[in-house]
Amino acid sequence: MSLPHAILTALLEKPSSGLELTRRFDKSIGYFWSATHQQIYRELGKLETEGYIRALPSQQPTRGQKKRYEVLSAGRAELARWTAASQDPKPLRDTLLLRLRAAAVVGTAGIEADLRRHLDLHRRQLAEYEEIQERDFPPGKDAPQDRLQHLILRAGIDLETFWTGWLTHALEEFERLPVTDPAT
Amino acid sequence: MSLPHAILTALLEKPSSGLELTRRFDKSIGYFWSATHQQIYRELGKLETEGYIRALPSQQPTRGQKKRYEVLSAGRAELARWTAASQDPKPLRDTLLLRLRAAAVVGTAGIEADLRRHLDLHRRQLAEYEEIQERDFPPGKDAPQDRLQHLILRAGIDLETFWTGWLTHALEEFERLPVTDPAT
DNA sequence: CCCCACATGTAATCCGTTACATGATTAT
DNA sequence: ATAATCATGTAACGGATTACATGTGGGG
Repeated sequence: MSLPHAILTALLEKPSSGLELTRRFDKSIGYFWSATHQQIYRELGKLETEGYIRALPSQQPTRGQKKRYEVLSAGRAELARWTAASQDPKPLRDTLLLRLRAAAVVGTAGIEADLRRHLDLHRRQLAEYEEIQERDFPPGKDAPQDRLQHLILRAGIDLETFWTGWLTHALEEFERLPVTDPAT
Repeated sequence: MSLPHAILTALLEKPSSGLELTRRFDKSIGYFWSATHQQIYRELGKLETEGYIRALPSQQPTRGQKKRYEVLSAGRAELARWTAASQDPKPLRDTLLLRLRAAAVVGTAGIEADLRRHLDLHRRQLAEYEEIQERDFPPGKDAPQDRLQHLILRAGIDLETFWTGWLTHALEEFERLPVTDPAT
């Protein structure tokens, strides 16, 4: 599974405490792999007992005390192994498409407003990505070690572009469509 | 919390047995909401005790005997409620992007082959969707009640188009990129 | 001193996955 | 008869989600 490897990656980029990791999983890595603080603490515990990471030996106390973790060589090796290993893409799972399919049977009442809301959310996300692109990857000078990061960001941009485009199209369709409510 | 509603939708489209549902979850509905037969049987049991569906009273025996289910009015109402209710989009979770991010730290060795494999898989999926489009939605005549179904199919087509495009671009980048292996 | 934000955790539950089990039907 | 296949389930496990619990430090 992927959460431990997401954490190893984040810790290699920068040794951090649990809460710092949580913050970084709200953006950056979290853009394509999200996690809550409970998941993170549990996984940090596992990774430590497995010998993949260790707490930096500055403070060792129990609760309420900041603990920094760093990746050990076994952790780096495991991450490299996982990264190179072949993995099948997971089948799509999208609630909105499922709801449209259901709406074809029980009626479209109420769903259009949510389509608009989703369009707005995806537009915001797209704008956020494009800001990052302008800030971190100004046109012209692409350091080769940043190419991978830029590539990942483009996936996010292209994906949000797809969603905004499709949702816009969907709303146009809805305007030409009668609101059906076959059941009731 | 979407599987029960996916099943209700499938059963409204056509009353089915558990295994028939499983087959239909391998295509059609399964294109955006997949499920195994174990999930389906468990959920059918729940839906029945909750009074949302019932087994058609032709055969009632125990194991090995085909059982057909149909949706009751309470089930239809619940599906309509769920369809109209506002829902937030789930944050993206993509292993491939995560692996690229990890590769930026531990080296890109081995990942290019998997990018090619994914590109191939997405191309096949795209071709499958386009076949369905040509078969079920020939250009020119769009019955209004099919508009929603076509819209959903287009989401799949556009999504696979995004993936194939992005993966192609990614592989071009890789050809210009040295294979890094900073750790070892 | 008390409250609140910070920081780390525990517990309960649900969902998805994998493996296994069992009855019925059909083909050889 | 028996093997393969169809059909319906049970059991065990693990990850994700939600709610709750506990300790620490700083500001009013």
